[in-house]
Amino acid sequence: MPELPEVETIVRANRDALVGRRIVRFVSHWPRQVSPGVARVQRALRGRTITALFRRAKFIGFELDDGGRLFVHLRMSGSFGWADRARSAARATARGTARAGDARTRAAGAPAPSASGDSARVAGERAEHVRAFWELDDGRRLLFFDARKFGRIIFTRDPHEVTGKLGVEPLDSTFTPAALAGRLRARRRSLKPLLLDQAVIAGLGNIYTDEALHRAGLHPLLASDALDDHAIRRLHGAIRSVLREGIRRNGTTLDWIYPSGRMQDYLRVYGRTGQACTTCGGAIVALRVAQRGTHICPRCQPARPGARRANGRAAAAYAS
DNA sequence: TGGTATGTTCCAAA
DNA sequence: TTTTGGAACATACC
Repeated sequence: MPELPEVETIVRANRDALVGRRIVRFVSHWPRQVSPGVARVQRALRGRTITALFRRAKFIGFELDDGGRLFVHLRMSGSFGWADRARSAARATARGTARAGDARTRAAGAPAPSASGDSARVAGERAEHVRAFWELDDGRRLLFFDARKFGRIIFTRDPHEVTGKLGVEPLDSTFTPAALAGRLRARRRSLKPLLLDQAVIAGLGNIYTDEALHRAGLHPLLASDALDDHAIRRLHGAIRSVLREGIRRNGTTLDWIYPSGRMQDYLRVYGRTGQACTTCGGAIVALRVAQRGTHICPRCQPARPGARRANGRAAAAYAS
């Protein structure tokens, strides 16, 4: 589920439990997602104390006391949970967000169990989807769930290797309308794939891109170098406001994986095909853009920029 | 059964 | 050279 707001939520929810703790051991059940290899990562992490937990784009970063860095990317289905190793039927909570009674699983302390009939869910996660865990000096285990195995666990002594090619943080003070204009006009690409490009703006994903474009009244297929200053200012404001709202609501919860926040109740286009646009009342339409499901209001997001509503609410005149 | 999925990367083609 | 399309990764749900 993870885009910038979800990753930020996870970092905030787990920071207190991780910073200051020493890593006793690291175990992986899916070596392919660990680089530069499980054995080397195990050696690098053993005995190290976590001095900070941070987010860069969609990466979760662990700063270690010897200067090393561990990055975790959740990709499509990754999430964190907790288990106490001492318990055979440990209580585990997703992302460290307490959800009493939500789930108990013995597998939390014994990852990747065979199908023992224990299908208990850990706040939406299943015990057999624990792909790795970090055991800490307080006896607790940070669990890495990842049903689809797309996630990545990367240790490096040079963070630039991982984050060096990432674009601007959209909530950073350096992300100004002028900065956005420079990035949009330096290329001639459709708006949506450009916004999804992590080397341009780091942290937007499919949901928040659709939402930002709708809030800005811009069609996802508009050419990036065709926006006037006014449109760019709208887009800049829309990106920041939708990301901030996502963080404020603790992220978006969708489908069978990753219980999170309540942002899904406030999405205006994503996943709302056929439903009424909250702005104009017209029907939300699904498109395919850059191989991604895309949701727009055709009335609020005209394909030709010049046809856009003159003010923020003119289109409402067409409703009902 | 087939289509779709919150992400990224690589390669081919335009 | 830049941009786009398609496939791949691997699994689960509807």
